[in-house]
Amino acid sequence: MGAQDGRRVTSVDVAKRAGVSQSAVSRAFSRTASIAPATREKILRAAAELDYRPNRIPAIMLSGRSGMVGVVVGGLSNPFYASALEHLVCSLRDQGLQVLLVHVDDALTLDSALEQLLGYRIDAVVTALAIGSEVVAQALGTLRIPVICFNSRLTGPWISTVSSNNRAAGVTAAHLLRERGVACPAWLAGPLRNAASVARGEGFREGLGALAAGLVSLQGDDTYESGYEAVSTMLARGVRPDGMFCSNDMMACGAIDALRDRAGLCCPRDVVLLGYDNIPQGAWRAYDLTTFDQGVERLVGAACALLAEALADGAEPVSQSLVIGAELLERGSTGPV
Amino acid sequence: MGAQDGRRVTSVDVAKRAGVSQSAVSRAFSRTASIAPATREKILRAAAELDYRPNRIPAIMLSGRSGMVGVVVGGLSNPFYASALEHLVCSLRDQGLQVLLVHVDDALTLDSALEQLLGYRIDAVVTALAIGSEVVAQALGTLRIPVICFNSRLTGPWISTVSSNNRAAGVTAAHLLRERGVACPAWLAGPLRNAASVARGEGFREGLGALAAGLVSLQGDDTYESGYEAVSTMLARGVRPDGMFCSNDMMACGAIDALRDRAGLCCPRDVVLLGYDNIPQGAWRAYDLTTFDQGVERLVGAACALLAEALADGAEPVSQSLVIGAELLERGSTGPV
DNA sequence: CTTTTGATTGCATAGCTATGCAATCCAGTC
DNA sequence: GACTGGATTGCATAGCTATGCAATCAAAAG
Repeated sequence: MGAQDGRRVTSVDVAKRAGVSQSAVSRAFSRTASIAPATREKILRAAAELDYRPNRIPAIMLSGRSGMVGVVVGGLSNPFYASALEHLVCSLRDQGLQVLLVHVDDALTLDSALEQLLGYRIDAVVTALAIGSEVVAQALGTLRIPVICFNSRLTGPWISTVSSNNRAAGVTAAHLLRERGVACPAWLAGPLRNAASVARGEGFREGLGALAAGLVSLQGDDTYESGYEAVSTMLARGVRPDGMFCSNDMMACGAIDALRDRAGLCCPRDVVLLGYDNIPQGAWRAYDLTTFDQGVERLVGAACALLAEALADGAEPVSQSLVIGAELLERGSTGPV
Repeated sequence: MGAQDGRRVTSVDVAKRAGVSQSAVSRAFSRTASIAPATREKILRAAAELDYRPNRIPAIMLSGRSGMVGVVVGGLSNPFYASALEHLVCSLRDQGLQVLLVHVDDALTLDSALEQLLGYRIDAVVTALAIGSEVVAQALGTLRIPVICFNSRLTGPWISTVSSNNRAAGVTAAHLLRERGVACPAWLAGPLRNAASVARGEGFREGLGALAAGLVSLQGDDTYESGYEAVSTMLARGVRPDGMFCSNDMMACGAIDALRDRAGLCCPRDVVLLGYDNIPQGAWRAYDLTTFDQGVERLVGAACALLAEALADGAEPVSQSLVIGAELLERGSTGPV
């Protein structure tokens, strides 16, 4: 076995043992290089005996490419983001890219975290942050590497975005409520800095048409608790909507629970309610939540395609925006299908 | 600004502009090195003008340490793991360690994924996999780097584990049910390969004492659906327990929904029920689930402490096992406190 | 047998920073 | 003014692999 002394096993060690040059070892582990099958086998055998593993670090120095992508997440407590991350990690691995993960609470953390990551010469950044300040855009722009954002309205020469068709979904939600005969609609918004939420609200208002005049607007922050709170407060003030669109599923679940707990209201009997994201919990029997499925696979697939394009040799700074249609997924909370 | 031609800005470029040597630039960015304040400032200014960022890659080659930790996850759809990951990423960053994330479906993926990661010279591996085969242990053992496992019974010269006090919690759960006067207890187990689940079951059985004779044993796979299914099947067979311990919260939620849907049974009125993990959804009003809080912060903190120790200079291969006590968190599903 | 061709292999080098060591410089001391 | 000591700086090098180029070799063609 290798590591007789403390030193790591290098390609030179393998070369010695196999009786070839160091370059031959390198070629034995390369898919493209030209090498005789017999030689390769001999080398691989020697490598196995020494427990040698090719070291990618020098290759990074030479090529300037690390094969690593910085992935910036916040709020993994939302199962939608957790799922998106899971898919993303798998897709990137299939492209031969590794994920350098960063968790971010605020813009400050982001700055220092990116600074750190850049030291590792990451090839790109993918972010699912629901953050969209100019400051962030600027920070991301100066990296001079491709940046892919989910559901963001950031723009810049290196920044591409993949978004759900938030506005159209909002319209669809409104139409569904009108079909169900809703007279007094409500809208439970996410935080203002969340561009996706804003777009959903705009679409919803637009789709409501005349009904928009009496729209009840509630403010949440994308968490279950905020949905529960907002609806509780509303009910306490005596407001009783009969239809409700929630900017995400977490808040929708909170809303359903508040409606039941605080006023004995049921979905869909008393309130026709729907959310957004299609988190697993929405399908749980206690909620049976109608929602919009963003199609995580398509979303992530699109992001990876953009990434591959942006990382192609000799590519210019790319800036694209893809919109992926979200699909209405009708369940019990909006009534029998 | 930098990057006049395609080349990246290097410390040599900064040195030229600041009129110093390359080593001075290196020292300006080092916390420990000796350098005159005026010189450092001059260099930092030049660096800022050129948009220079220190490159960690050569340092990795020299030191053999990358400052990256491979984190292996599976099943991020369980919010408990998502939360653990979030905490872990933050704690590691506070230690100056980066996270190279891998998602694993099966043992096969694990092997190839680890092979990949090793090329990046990761300093250690942290895994929250509920996988514990000998094969995996062997694979992890040959890496010759510290490995930290959560809730696993893997052992080996390089492997340390941090576990929740699963067995004791099982006993506590049993005692709680007996206090509540449960006559016919049930146990909803996770997959057999999940060592934590097995330990919880053993403790539960032990704590039940005489009651263990009539124990109803159900088999799930840690998902909501499996909990729902298992309980539905049980009810269909006419079995009606009045107390239930579920190996995790996801299954517990499924069990609660099945009890209500399929037999109109409520917790705690008809069934005294508790889970494990303290996922956010357990606190949702629809479930109000009594559970064991593993203390993610403490768990992750302990793991990071072990890691720091294992990565200390000149450390021998460490193999420790820490057990963190889980705390019973009583909510409505086991009756009024 | 000679020449040509293609395949395989080895040599030498680039890539960028951290650090030991030696050189230099400055201030303080006698 | 000479000397000591400490602080600062520069020089030179190690660290490991991928790859262009030249050399070599074997086989096929003439």
